[in-house]
Formats: sequence, structure tokens, C-alpha cells
Amino acid sequence: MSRAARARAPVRLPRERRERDILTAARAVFCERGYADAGVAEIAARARVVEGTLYKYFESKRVLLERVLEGWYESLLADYAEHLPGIRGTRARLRYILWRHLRTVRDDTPLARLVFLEVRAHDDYPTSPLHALNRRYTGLLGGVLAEGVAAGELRADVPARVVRDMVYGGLEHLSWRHLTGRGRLDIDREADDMLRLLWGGIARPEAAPPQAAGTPLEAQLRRLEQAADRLEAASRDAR
Amino acid sequence: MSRAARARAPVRLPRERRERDILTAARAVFCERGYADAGVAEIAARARVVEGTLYKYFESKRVLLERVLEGWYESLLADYAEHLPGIRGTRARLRYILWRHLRTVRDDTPLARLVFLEVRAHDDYPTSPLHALNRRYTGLLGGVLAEGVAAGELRADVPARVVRDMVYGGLEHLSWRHLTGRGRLDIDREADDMLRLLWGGIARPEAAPPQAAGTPLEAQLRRLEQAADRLEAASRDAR
Amino acid sequence: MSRAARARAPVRLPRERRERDILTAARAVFCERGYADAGVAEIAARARVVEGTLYKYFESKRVLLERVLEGWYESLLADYAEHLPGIRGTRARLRYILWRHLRTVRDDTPLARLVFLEVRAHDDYPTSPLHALNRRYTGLLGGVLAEGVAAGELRADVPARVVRDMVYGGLEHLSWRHLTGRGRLDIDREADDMLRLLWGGIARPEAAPPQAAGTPLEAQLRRLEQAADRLEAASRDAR
Amino acid sequence: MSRAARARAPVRLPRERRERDILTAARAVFCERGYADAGVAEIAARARVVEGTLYKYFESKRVLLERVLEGWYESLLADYAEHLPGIRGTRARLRYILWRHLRTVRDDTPLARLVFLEVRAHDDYPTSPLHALNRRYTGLLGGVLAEGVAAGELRADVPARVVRDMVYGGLEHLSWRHLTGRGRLDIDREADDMLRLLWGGIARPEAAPPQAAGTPLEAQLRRLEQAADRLEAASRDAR
DNA sequence: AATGAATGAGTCTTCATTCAT
DNA sequence: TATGAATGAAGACTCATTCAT
Repeated sequence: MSRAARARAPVRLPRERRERDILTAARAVFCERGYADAGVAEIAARARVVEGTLYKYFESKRVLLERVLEGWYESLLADYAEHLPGIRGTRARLRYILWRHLRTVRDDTPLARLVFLEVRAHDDYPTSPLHALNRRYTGLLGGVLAEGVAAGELRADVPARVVRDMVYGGLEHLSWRHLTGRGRLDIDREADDMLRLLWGGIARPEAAPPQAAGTPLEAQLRRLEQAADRLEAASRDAR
Repeated sequence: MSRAARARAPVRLPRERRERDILTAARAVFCERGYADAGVAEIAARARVVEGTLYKYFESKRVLLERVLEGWYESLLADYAEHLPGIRGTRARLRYILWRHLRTVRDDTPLARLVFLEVRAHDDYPTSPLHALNRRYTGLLGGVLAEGVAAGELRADVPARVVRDMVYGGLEHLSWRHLTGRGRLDIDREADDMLRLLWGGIARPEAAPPQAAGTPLEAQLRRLEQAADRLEAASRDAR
Repeated sequence: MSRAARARAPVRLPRERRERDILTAARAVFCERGYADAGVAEIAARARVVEGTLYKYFESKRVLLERVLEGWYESLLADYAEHLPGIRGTRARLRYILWRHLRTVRDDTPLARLVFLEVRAHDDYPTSPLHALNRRYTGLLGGVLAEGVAAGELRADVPARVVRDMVYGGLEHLSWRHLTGRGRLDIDREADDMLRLLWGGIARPEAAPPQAAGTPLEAQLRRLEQAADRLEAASRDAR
Repeated sequence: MSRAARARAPVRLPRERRERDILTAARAVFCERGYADAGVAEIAARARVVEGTLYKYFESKRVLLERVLEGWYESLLADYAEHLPGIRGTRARLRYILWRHLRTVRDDTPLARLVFLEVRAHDDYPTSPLHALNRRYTGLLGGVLAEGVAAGELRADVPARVVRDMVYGGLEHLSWRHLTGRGRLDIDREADDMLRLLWGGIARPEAAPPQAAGTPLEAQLRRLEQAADRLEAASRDAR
């Protein structure tokens, strides 16, 4: 360590570029090591910056973590904003939410782990931007539920908070098995299973079609359509 | 190496008592500070023991944590073993499990936090005694579900794993609000809400037919729908 | 560690037997781990004794090491006492000493290492019994040399101390290669090589005189040579 | 982690200077206390540096020891490289090597002790830079021997390895008396004695003059010459 | 804007030795 | 005589953060 090469002349980069470099490096190191085991020194080194510089951009290691996670959340939300509006029907929308979340957990496992472990437990989480982002994120589900109720597809007394907890909590537990290495995560199947279970608890008792849009017959045909959809999806998975 | 005069005559306690003292102290300190911020020195001090003595009983700080948590799990399991058998009816049993878990989370919040944060993420969790205890714990729910199916109270195709994830995951998320300080935990209400939601997804749809007799066409469509469901399940299982 | 089996009733053994057990255990542990890394606890355990008991027999870990080494030295000396007297001729006796030492180093490598590393450097080595034993040990060589001189086999001016240093030092260096693992120790060959080298430096140049009686001139030159030697020695002593 | 106010403004030194300071301090402390009893804290304090800084320069206490010793070896080798080439004649060269080594042992006793005790016994010594340096060091003797053989001054069958062991081993033992405090080290006398002993074992048997070059008379004259050499050296040393 | 040397408190863990029972 | 619980001082190493240049 005492034999490291002497440094070269400092490289001046536009502020934004530097910031991005640091965030990228931080994300990588946090993912590989977890928050506690990540060293500021290593992050700085990977960003081709010395520690002092890093602290010019981010006031602390913790803030760095938060920024990383915020960026991740934001891109996630943007993705939902892009796709969700194009999906019709409460059931289909719910399935998308489940499925999309699972996909994220599967692909960005370590980031999800950071949220679960490092951030949520922190004292000032409830007042942090991350918490706000999380509210927006889970709020998507709340919105879909509310619309479902309004459209008469869901029971009027759906306990949104509990649903949200069971969905995101359930997804989290599901993914723990993935995080700890056992087993692949079959996101299509998990999404289907969870949806069916959930649907039974929140869908408007089908007998009620009377007050739903159109004739009962129409409602039932709609359900049939959806069943066909599922069938199709199932057979696709079987390939 | 200690050439200094002994300050006071050491207190000799039976091994078991000492062990218990240390565990008690450790539990308290871990709960107050979390694992990382807990100091072995403080634990020792509270147990009225010097650090060296502590290490005669537990080989490392980590092991100490594990023992604390194991003890907690075991008493929890013992409690279930005592009460669950006296409860009849799948719905009532499920409610008890939910309610009991919530009560624990409410009363032993910091311990639950330790399990969530410190233990589960560790590399060798899957092979640890704690994991085994956790399996036994969640297995209780699995048993109740299986009995419910056998008794004809639950649908035959209840996806036990998903239920387990949604229940314990949901309970965990629920309790996060509690852990992070916001709001009291109304365990009765939460248990009821969650149960209702869950029940709709797993109970045998006995109630439905009566009020949904409808027209022959509707009945036929309904049968068609159910057939599609079965088909989907079948094709999935075939994979 | 906290789950160790409870102890049985104390076993009362004759003092001598206990002492031997402890020494045996200590020897084994010291050999396996070296002095610093050997734990009193482990020694006690192997001797089937608790630490307190061990301290009833030996006042400290250091003393224990010394006793172990003393025992070893004594058996070594006894062995010499048994065999050396039966060997005739200075050259043969020297070879035996070399060879026997090498054999010990080869067979009791770790003990030799302990002497080299742990004991000799200690502050009070010069006043310790071990040092006395070592003097007796190296004194054997001194005796052989003196007898050789007396018998006219060796030069009168053999510098015994230097011989001793070169012999035992040389043997030690030789054995370091063995201790550090590289190469086998071919004790016969090494003994022969070293002896030949040594012999050239100490043996009375017997061959020369007979056939070198020579002319008066030669005799005179020889006397001159010897005078020079004496002069040299004298001037040195004068410093 | 250091939330306390900085006591005084840190002193900024060029990296090389700091490194040298630390090495100097380490050398002193290691010499005074030996490796095991030397505290990193004390080394740091003497170098006017906090422990953390020390670890920025050297990754461990062990590495620090190695660097200290390497520096010492290197300066030693440099010294040989400077003087040895100017000395002619195998006997004179051998004497220089002996004498120079003894001078080092006498003057840098504790460093020599460190090499003997701490380094050589270590598991990875055979692969360490120190071992390589040691090979170069003892290789000097090997070179002189080889040249002596080539020049016809030494017997063709000189067992270089054994000579090396006896020389350096003998010197080491010699110096142990010095290390352990008894007696001054008369390096001239020791060098002479050892050389004479050694010479008898390795020099081309001049007594063989019959079959060697020239008449017996010539051989004796040659010896006389050598005696004169020694005399001269002795008188020089007396100044 | 960038550097990078310096900080320094804090942590877990080890182990020879003692002594009341 | 034997136990073994208790001691307690010591020690190497880490790392987020600062600030003079």
C-alpha cells in the first residue's frame, strides 16, 4: 500500500459527470458488499476520485446510499408510469404490478436487499425522500385498487392497507428465498399464484354483477375473457 | 498476563445462572442498540462479568446473538404448542396464528427487528439453527392449512407457499410501521382484516352457489370459468 | 463452549503420574504450536486436568516449557553417556557426535526448534538449568577434542570454542533447511561432509612430519613459521 | 467515526519522509522489545503518528518488521558490494566476510536477533523477499569459494553448502554469546580463529607439494608468507 | 475543483493466572 | 488434592471524515 504509484495530475470533469461516476461506483460497491462492508475508499477508487473529492459531492456515506437508492426508485417509477396506463382491467393491472416488482427483485437483487436491510430500519427513514418514494411506489397499488373499487370490480370494503402489506410483504418474503440463494425465481408463476389468492379476497363477489357495468352476462363474459387470457399465459409458460 | 492485584473476590455463580445472566444482558443490549452498535463490553458489564468471562460462555458476539434469538424462538414455539391445539376450526386457528404473531411483534419489537435485519441476510442463515426454527415456526401455518384442506374447509388447491409468504410477509410489513414508530398496532383489527382478505382467497367457495344460482346461462359460464382455472392450474403443474 | 459436558468426579492420581501426564501433554502441544501459540488450556485438557491443577504442579507456562526441554536434554545426555564411551578414536567419536546430533534434529525437529527460538533468547537463559545442560551437552565435544589433543591426534592449538561454535552452529543451520521443510536430511552424508571439513582444520598434520623431516633448512623454516604464529597470537593478546 | 474535534492540525509530511520516520521508529522499538512485545501503538507514537496513519503506510505489523529487516539487509549487501571487490586473495576475502559479518552482529545485535528468532521460523519465510536477500547474502561466500577453487587456492571438492552452514552457523553461535550478554565480541580474533580452522579444511593441501607444484621447500615458503600476512593483519588491527 | 495525508476513537477477542470451594 | 469460574489487561486493526495545500 505504501508502494502505490504516485498520482497523476488531477482530472477536471464536469460536475454532473463526476457525480454520476461516483454514484455508479457506489452502487456497484454497495451491491457487492452491502452497506456496512462497503468502504468509502473503495468507492472513491472505483470512481477514479480521491476520498476528499467524494465528500465534496456527497456529504456522507449514508447520503450516498440514499442517492443511489433514490435513483433506482425513480427509474422504477418512471417505468411504471410508462407501462401501467396501457393496461386495462383491474386484474391485469394488479398482475402487472406483482410481476414487475418480482422482475425487479430478481434482476436487482442486491439493491432490493439494501432497501430491506439498511434503509428501512434507519431512524429517520419515515422522514426521508426514500420513504416518500416508497409511498409513491406502493401508492400505485393503492390507485389500482381504488379504481377497481370504483369500477365495481372490487369489493367496496377492500382494506387497501392490508392488501398493500400482504402484497409487498408477500413479495418480499418470496424474494428472500431468492436473495438467500435457494431456488430460481419463476416470476410468472409467482405472480399468478399470488394474484389468484389475492383476487379471491378482494374481488367483488361475482354474484353481484347486477350493479356492475352492463348486464350480468357481459360481466361474466368479461371474466371468461380473462380466464382465457390466463390460459394463454399458462400455455405460453409451458413452452 | 494479569499481574495486577485482583480488585475484589470474583463472584462464583453456577454455570447456568451465569449463562442466563449473560443472555439476558445481551438480549437487552442488542434490543436497545441493534447488533452492530452493541458493544461486547457493555453486555459484559450489564451481566456483571468481565469480557473474558463472557467469552468463556459464548465464543463470539455473533453466537451470542444467535443464542438470544434461538431462545426467543423456542419460547414462542412452546407457546404455540400450548395454545394452538386447543383451538378448533381452521378460521379460528388461522386467526390465532395471525394474532399471536402480531402480539409478539408488538411486544418484542426489537427482537423481531433483529431477526429481520441481522440474521436473515447473513450468509450461513440457510444452514443455521435459527433457520430451522423459523421453518418450524412457519410450518405451523402450513399444518393448519393442510388440515383445513383435509377438512374440506379450504380449497383443495390452496397454494400453501404463497399463503405463507403473504401472511408472514404481510405481517412483517404491517409491523414495520410499528417498528418505525408510527402508530400503535391494533392487533385485533389487523388480524381480522388480514384474515378476511386471506379467507376469501383460500376458503372453499361454499357460500357462493346459493346466492349466485342465477340463470342457466350464467351457471354454464361459471362452470366454464372454473374449468379454465383448473386447466390453467393443470398446465402449470405439468411444467 | 458453553455446552460442554459436565465434569466427572475428580480423579486422584499419584503425584508423579500426574506430573508426567502434564509434561507429556505440554511437550505435544508445544511441539505442535510453538510456545506462544500453545495454550495452557489445551495442555491441561490433554493431560485430563483442569488449569488450576496444572498450576499446582508447575508454577507457570514458561517453567513448563523449561521442564519439557530439560527432560529432553537429559535423555539426550544419557544416550551419549551410554554410547560415546564405547567408541574409540577421535575421528570416530567426532563423527558420532555430529551424527547423533543430526539424528535428534531430524527426529525431534520441533523440540530443537523450541530450544533455538524460545529458550536461548530469553533473558535469564544464561543462569537457567537449561543453559547448564547445554554446556554439558556441548562439553561432550570439548572433551573429545581435548582427548584428541592429548592423544596427539589433533593439533595442540585446536581452538575448542570456535570448533564448538562451528559444529553446533553449522548443524543448526543445516537443520534449518530441514525445519523449514525444504529437503530431507541425509544425516550420514551431512555428518561425513562436515567431519571431513572439520578434520582438515583440526587434525595433526601427521602425514607431513614423517615425510617432511627434510633438510635442516626445511626444519628451520618450519620453526620460523611457528615463531610467526606465536608472534601473531601474542600481538593479538596484547590488544 | 471520529466525531471529536481535531486536537491539533495534523502535520503533513511528504510520503517518503513519513515512511522513513515510521520505519525508523519501528526499527527502534522492535530492537528494544522484540517483535512480540513491540506495540504498534508505541511505534506510532515514536513516529509522531497515530496508529491509523501507520496502517496507511504498512498493512500490518508483520510487514513492518519485514520492511525494517529488508532495509537492513540491503544496506549490508550494498556495503559488501562496495568493499569485497577491492580485496584480493581467497583467504583475505574469506576473512573479510567473516569479519564483516561479526562486525554487523556486534553492532546491530538486536536486528540480527530479529532475523534469527522472528523471521526465519515463520511459515512463509522460504517464499519471502527476506529469504531471497539472505540467499544473496550467503551467496557472496559461495562466490568467493568458487573463485578460490577456480584459482587453485581451494580444494576442488570443497563442499560449499557445508562450508556455508558452518560459517554462518558458527558465526551465529558465536554471536549468541554476545546477544545473551556475556562477554564482548572480539571480532578480529574470532575471525582469525575461525578462518584458520576453516582454511585447514578447504585449502588445497599444500603438504602435498610432492605432487603439487614445486619442492617441499617452496611449499614451506608459501606457508611462511601466509604467516607473515597474518602478522601484518594482526599488527594493523592493533593500531 | 481536486488532492490525499492524517485522524483517533472504537472493537472484538485472547489467555496466563488466581483462589474460593 | 482437584476444581473451574472468573479475571482484566492488552493488542492489532478499521474507517468515515476533515482540511491544508
